[in-house]
Amino acid sequence: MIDLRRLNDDADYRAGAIRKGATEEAVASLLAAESSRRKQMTMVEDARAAANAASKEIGRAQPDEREAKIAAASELKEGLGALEAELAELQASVEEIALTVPNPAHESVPDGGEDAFRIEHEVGDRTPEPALDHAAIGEKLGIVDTERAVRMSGSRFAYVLGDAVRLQFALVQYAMDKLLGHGFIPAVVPVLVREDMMVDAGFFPTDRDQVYELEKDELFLVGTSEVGLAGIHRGERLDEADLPRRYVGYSSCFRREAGTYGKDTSGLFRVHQFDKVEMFSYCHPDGSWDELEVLRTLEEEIFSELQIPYRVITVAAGDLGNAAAKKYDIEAWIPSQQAYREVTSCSNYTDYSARRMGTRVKLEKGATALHTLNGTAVAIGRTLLSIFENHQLADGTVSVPEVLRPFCGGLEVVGPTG
RNA sequence: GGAGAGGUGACAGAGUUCGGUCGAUUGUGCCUCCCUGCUAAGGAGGUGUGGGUUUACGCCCACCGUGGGUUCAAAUCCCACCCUCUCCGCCA
Repeated sequence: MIDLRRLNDDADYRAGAIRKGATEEAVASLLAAESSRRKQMTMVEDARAAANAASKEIGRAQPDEREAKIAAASELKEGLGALEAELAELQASVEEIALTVPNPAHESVPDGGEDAFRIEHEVGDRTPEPALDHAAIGEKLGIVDTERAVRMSGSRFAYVLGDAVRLQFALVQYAMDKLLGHGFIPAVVPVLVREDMMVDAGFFPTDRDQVYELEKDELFLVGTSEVGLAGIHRGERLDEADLPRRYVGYSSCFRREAGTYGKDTSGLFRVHQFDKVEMFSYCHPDGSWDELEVLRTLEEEIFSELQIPYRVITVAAGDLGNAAAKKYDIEAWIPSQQAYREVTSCSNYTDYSARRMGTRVKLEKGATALHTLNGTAVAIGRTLLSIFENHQLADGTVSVPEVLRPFCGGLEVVGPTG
């Protein structure tokens, strides 16, 4: 949730929200609502103070004075009730609008929409167009079976089989090892969470239609372990000395992919269920922009070491999610498409999610919302297919990147399944 | 899933019978000071969070698992939910 006080006081902050698509009117009406909420709150509190004082007197009063005093207190109480009802309304409307106002974009984020990203740099030589695309390789080697998965669960599901599974676990182990070396705490997180967590982590109400809901149990399947990692310190105050506190989460991720009919229909690129190794950092407010670079660098290292050509882009303001103030995407080169496609991303949420979660850092005087950042270490599906495409051999098998071999028993080539 | 017990400040642990001076006794821890070769022990004081308002001192509001309710007044009474523990059943 945005910082209402700052939204009122800081013109740059306001401008950043507008750049992300909040309208001037929405911001103005939010600020107006907040201002009347404050006024109403003062009135309610004064009225309550008077009522409290009257009640306390009853306790101290002689029995014969009580009745009169109770009558007086009752009267005060009535007036209070009306004021409180008004306050509740104002509060609800402030919250409703506030949740829809996005975290303002950082000044380094370019203006514009989906196509207005800024290319930071490209790494590696673009692999020429291969004989087979990743879906065809998967099918030919029997390591990705979407046909049978459709029978099981419908479109956009896949069985991962044989050497591809060995590669999957190698990727997980490789990424874990690397991140543990940087002080990340490994975590396997709940994938079913309550509605509150989705709101507080910054996904609801905006992305609600992308999320699977288990109505009977009032639980939601997370689209990323980020939710579980963001909620782990809910309501807590962390010591300054413990920051940054970094987690690496591993979980399955579930996405409805509503509104993507016809896009990326084959193979593993866009599926309803995939596994992901995710980085998450709790960070001192003064250090979050440096921390974002740390996450980006780690992501780049991973793709460099896997020897997959990629580029880094800064996502434009209008294409940022609600919570991100800045986001880098790493896009791997997909030779069958002769295009770069998103494989990981990392974002600085600044205090947007932490304020809602009530995760704060203790300072010398008081406490303040800390900053949270998240970044993909390895999205298994998309990384697997990037390997298939870029490391394809002439006979249709796939060479295993050197760095992964120690993690899959020395496997050098992904061959056909049984 | 069935039966029972319970959730109070950093921790331990009162208060809940009979609602009122309880934002909450006490102990430990922590901070400051005194005493003191050092340490320990001992003595004095202080020590929750969030919010509103104020130049400031301060004043006020809220919070005893969460959300409602009863009442002039709720940690205390009522309801729902969440969580923890014990026993039974089931299960990886």
